[in-house]
Amino acid sequence: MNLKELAKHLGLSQTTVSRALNGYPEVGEATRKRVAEVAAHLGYRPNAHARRLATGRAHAIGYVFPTDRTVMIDPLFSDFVAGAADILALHGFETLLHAGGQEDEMSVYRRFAEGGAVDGVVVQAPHVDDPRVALLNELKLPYIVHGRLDSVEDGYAWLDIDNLGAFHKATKLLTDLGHRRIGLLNGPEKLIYALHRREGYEKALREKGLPHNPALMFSGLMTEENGYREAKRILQMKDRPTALIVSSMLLISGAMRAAHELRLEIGKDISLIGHDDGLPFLNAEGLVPTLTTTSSSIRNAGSRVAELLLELIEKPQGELPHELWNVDLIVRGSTGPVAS
Amino acid sequence: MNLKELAKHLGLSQTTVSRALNGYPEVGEATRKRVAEVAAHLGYRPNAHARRLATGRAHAIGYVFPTDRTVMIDPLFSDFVAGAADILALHGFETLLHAGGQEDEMSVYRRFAEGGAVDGVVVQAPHVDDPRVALLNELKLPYIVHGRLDSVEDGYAWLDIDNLGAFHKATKLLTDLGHRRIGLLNGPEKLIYALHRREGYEKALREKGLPHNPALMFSGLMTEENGYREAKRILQMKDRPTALIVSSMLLISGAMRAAHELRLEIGKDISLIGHDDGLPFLNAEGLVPTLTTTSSSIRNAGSRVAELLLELIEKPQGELPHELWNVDLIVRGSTGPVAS
DNA sequence: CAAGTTTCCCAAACCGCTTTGAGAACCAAA
DNA sequence: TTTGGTTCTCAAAGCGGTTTGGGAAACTTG
Repeated sequence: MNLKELAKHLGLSQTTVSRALNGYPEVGEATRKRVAEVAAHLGYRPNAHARRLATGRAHAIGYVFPTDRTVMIDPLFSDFVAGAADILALHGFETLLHAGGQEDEMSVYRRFAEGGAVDGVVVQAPHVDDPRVALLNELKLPYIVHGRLDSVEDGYAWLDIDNLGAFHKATKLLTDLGHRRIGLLNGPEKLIYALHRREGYEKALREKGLPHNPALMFSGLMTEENGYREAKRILQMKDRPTALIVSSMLLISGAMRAAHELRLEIGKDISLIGHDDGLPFLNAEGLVPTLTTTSSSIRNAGSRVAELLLELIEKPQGELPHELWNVDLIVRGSTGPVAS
Repeated sequence: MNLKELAKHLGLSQTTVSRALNGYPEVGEATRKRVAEVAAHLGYRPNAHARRLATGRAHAIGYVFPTDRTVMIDPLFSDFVAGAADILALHGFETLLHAGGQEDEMSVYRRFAEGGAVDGVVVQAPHVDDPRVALLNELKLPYIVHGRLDSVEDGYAWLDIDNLGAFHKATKLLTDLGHRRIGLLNGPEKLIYALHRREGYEKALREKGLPHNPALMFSGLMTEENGYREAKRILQMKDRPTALIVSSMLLISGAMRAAHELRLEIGKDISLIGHDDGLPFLNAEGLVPTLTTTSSSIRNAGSRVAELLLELIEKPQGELPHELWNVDLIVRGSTGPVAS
């Protein structure tokens, strides 16, 4: 059932039917109603590609995952995209996912832009010297960055959480509690957000005149196993830290396991703060003891990023949005004064 | 830069250029080469929608997530789709994701089929009385089910792992080790795979004449917290089980936490077997003790499902593929004879 | 009632590609 | 030279929508 047939059925022209269906004012209310009814009755669905070709709008936005896949390994991805897909569906947009394959990542963006496959893209997990933004500017493809670039904050749209502030707050809480040796289990520090977290951590240490000790730090994939191994390594040191700040719930899950194994009581022998992205399958409040966290829902971020991108597509001349989300520090049971 | 302009640049007709680019035999080698060079030099990219409209092929396959979202909450999703997206990209297909929105799930399939948005879809996590398959048959949209339907195995393409066999094997290992009270932490049993797992478990119990005790079972979302809570509940019973079979690594992570808290030594006081989907962030070998698992990579399943679907799209008249994957039982340190 | 507005509708052009059906140019065989 | 077969190329017709530029009918005005 295509438009032509539908028009014939109705005894109207294609134009009128198309306009009736798309809410143009040139068609009478009675006609519009009749068209809508017959269309629904006959199960007419406009062909997506024909419409896109005619309007030049893809009604889709794209997510390209780097070929090294480290982003996609992370379960955060799932929640972030879920949040976005929801909003996009609400606005009649499709979500296009591109991952892997033999095609070079940059050329995927090229194809997306020049082939009109999508109206915009979301750039996730920007890293140091990220080439994507320059390319997208050149391609004039609307985009928004989830996170921020190295040191630039202007000239592109972004939404980020205040990672620096969050980790500063968390570290400060610990130093205020008297901790002087504080470890950091971080994500891969080629990613900007991980860098920001370390900066926040180091800033708080500096403010108290505490030494910067690389042996107390880890940077790498945020898996349970890494959390376990590194926490164990760090907690077995001669002058072991009395507190640990950890970049994800999975890392922390491993870290808690290590602490248990070393018979360190969490919140007493060792204080723990984790960053909680609000993943639905791993709940900071469900742990024992409940976990002190810096927390910010990555799903909400996904939704908001999608919304902003849609606005950007709607009016390309508008202001480039910048949103920096505050991150709450929620004090629960895993932090306490340093044992004397 | 579109085809017409490119053709003008070359002094050829659109037809010839199109054929040259798409490898049709009617065009000479020298011409083809020249066309390819100029196209590359001018950065020509065919318009995706125009091509789709002309060929009638979307070069995309779709994933629709149920509005209740339970599937998407699960981080398995991420790995499954990642595996698929990779293969799809390799074959020049896009991956379309639809989740949430106000549009009814069934109507999304309708739109996909009748609007030609995708060439096929993957049906995930089929549940009891799943209406999707009937709809897709009616729509004549190629599809493949990851999993199986209630009791039907014919008339549709599917790839499934042998959940029943796996959990039977696992339970049998435990009964052979002398365990007589064995608990089960399962996923939501409206999902067929969870049903199959329970059947495997119950079958092994029956074979040993062991009683079926609903108090030793849990069925629900596979979160860490549920694993913890339910394991704790079950392990605090008067006649507590000496072994637990668990449907996911997240559940097991919670269950291990509960065991630690109750001061039960895993592999000795309590045996544990988990199903391992091979998620990259939670490794059964990285745990202490290492975990006995039934294991099957969900990422590989995602890839293979995509491959099969592509074949199905290629030749719609072909046999409907059925693949039942064997699941290995890998015995590691978390299982042992029942304490006497 | 004539002129001017609205309201409603249409034929045809267009979006950018693929594909059909055919024609021109060239060569070898008869 | 004619015939037949390759090889290379093209104009034009789709694919299924949207949009332009009018035009006819109905309804207000003066």
